[in-house]
Amino acid sequence: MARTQGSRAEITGPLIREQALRLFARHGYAAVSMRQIASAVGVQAGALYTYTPDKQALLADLLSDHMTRLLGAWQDDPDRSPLDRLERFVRFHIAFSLDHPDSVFLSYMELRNLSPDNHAEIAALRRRYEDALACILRAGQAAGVMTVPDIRLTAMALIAMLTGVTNWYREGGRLDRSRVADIYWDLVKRAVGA
Amino acid sequence: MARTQGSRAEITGPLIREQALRLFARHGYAAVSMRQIASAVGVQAGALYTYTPDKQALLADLLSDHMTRLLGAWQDDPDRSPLDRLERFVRFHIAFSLDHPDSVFLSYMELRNLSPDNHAEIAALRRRYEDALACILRAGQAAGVMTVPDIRLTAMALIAMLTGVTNWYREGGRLDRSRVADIYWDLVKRAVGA
DNA sequence: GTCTATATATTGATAGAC
DNA sequence: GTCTATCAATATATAGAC
Repeated sequence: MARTQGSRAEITGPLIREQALRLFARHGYAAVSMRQIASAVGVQAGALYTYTPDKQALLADLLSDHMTRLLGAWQDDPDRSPLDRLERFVRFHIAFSLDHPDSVFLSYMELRNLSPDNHAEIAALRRRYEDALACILRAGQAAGVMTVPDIRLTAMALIAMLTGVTNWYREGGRLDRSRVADIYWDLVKRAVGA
Repeated sequence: MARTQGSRAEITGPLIREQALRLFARHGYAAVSMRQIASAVGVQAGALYTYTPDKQALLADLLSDHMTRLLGAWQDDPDRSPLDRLERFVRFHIAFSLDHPDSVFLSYMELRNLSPDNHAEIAALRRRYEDALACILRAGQAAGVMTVPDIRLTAMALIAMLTGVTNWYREGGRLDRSRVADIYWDLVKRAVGA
């Protein structure tokens, strides 16, 4: 198929998603216009509709992709000790959150702007991620190396605590990533009575 | 002064703030129009501008009031033991958050939509609240009843964890408020090595 | 695939009657 | 204090040229 003049499909698609993510995270979904996204990409507004049926689908795709990548990146190993698994979860969650701060922010900021169907899909993925942590806590409790009064609440509490790192962490600040992870792991370890 | 026909200033003002808070929290600041707010209040859009110079000032007032009320409601007592003070902080923060879920949600969701001046004001109030907790942790550390590797990080981590309760708590659910507070206090107590 | 041009709706905010 | 009417700007989305 002949190349159309000015066509750059290979890079425009990803670029739209990248810029939309950045702008949505910074200003909020409703506050960002399709023209702003197009301008950041370097095309006209009409060109966006070659890649997405509408604005809402663009948001839904970004959130869905984030949760899918998050779940795909987490590799648990039930053969390790519960404490080992928990430490790996803590360090993984912090690293992933700091690597994708815009996605993390968007993923629990803009759920309300999703249609019911899209919302249900994202909520289910989120729940699966909580389950991954709950599973470790349950194993630790069973093995007698953790004391967790309520598995479900503790899983949500710990995830909220760890995700909060994106609110204040700045590259080149007082603490580097590995030191931050050490401190969070220290807090988590004791919180679960280990 | 004579009463103007249809005038209900005593209730319209508070009602505007109440409905704006509810709508902003539910759909996001940018997604809510002045007409929607007016409609929820039961007046026409033009009438709102008797009470606020513009939409941005309405948001800034809501956030500023929330932080001021939060700081005003928290009563520390340096004469008590650090552990007592920490327990009171935990229970206070959970109760206040569950009493004002919309304000809590808005307060760390819509900071980005504030003008620089308004943003600086709210951020300073927020910092004062973190200081209130940091102060307790420092006292506990000094008294040897807590082990806190990093006071500032721990204060932010604990507040993030506690605030997260608004994301999942539902009245009439599996756990009641006092049981929820008990569990969070258990987590916090151990996290700080007490 | 991208552009220009445009249809259609909605926005924040203001003016003036009552 | 509230209403109606309205302005000017901006929104999403589409049609058709290239």
